[in-house]
Amino acid sequence: MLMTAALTSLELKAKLFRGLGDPSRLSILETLRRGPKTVSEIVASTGLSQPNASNHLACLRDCGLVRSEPSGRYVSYALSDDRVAGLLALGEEVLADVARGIYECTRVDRGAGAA
Amino acid sequence: MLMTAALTSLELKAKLFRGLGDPSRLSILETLRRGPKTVSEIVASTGLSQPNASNHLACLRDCGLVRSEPSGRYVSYALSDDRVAGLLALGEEVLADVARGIYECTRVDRGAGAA
DNA sequence: TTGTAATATCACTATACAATGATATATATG
DNA sequence: CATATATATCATTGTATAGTGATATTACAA
Repeated sequence: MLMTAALTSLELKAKLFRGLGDPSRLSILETLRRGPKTVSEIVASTGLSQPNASNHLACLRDCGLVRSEPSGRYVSYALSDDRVAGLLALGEEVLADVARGIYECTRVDRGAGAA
Repeated sequence: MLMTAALTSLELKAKLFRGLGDPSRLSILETLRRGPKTVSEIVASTGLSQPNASNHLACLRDCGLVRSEPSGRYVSYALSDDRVAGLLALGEEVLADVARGIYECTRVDRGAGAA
């Protein structure tokens, strides 16, 4: 994806799912599912380093999956929409049936061009 | 992700969404949403190269998002579950509201550690 | 069997991107 | 103002992985 030009609809959708496709970001989103949290609360709850959490939060916010609200020297983050939680829930449902397949999926680690 | 050990639940879920997080794979899934297709039909419909499509299909199949059925020298692929289409549809809904945010999200291209 | 079409795998390259440590910015408090 | 705390950005590195072209495999046909 060169991304210097406009994004196609497919690229947009891929980017949305990619926002959900990282364990650290999922960890943040799962935490936020229980309610809004400040960055430091998120750091404590996820175990991510502060810069790493901040970067992932910036990505999630820029992508519209969470929104942020400054309050004093804290910044509170929350899921931007109930349907984000819906995506997580539906993903869990699908996962319940295909978990074994994904578990055994080693291709993802060797790259799409690999064996 | 080192992946030599067992995958955590978060890693599993991330892998599921990552399967949905690539334009080429989404293109394949959208095509399959209109019904089962052989590899060559998928190649024709998506414009992907044959090896590239085959690799993505193998990944999607191993991850449980599609299933394959050989018939002669053709192999027919189909969505493995209605909820996979559900994820795509829900993603579209969310996208409808956050599209502008994702469109402007340049962070994803510069890496989580970048500005 | 020889050839041809359909699909899968291989070897390689280039790039996207997650993580880290150091540092900058901003808001408070004494 | 000076200091501390909360958050964001910078610069860098390592790795995952998407894409390609060549080749292997499998099934069918003549």
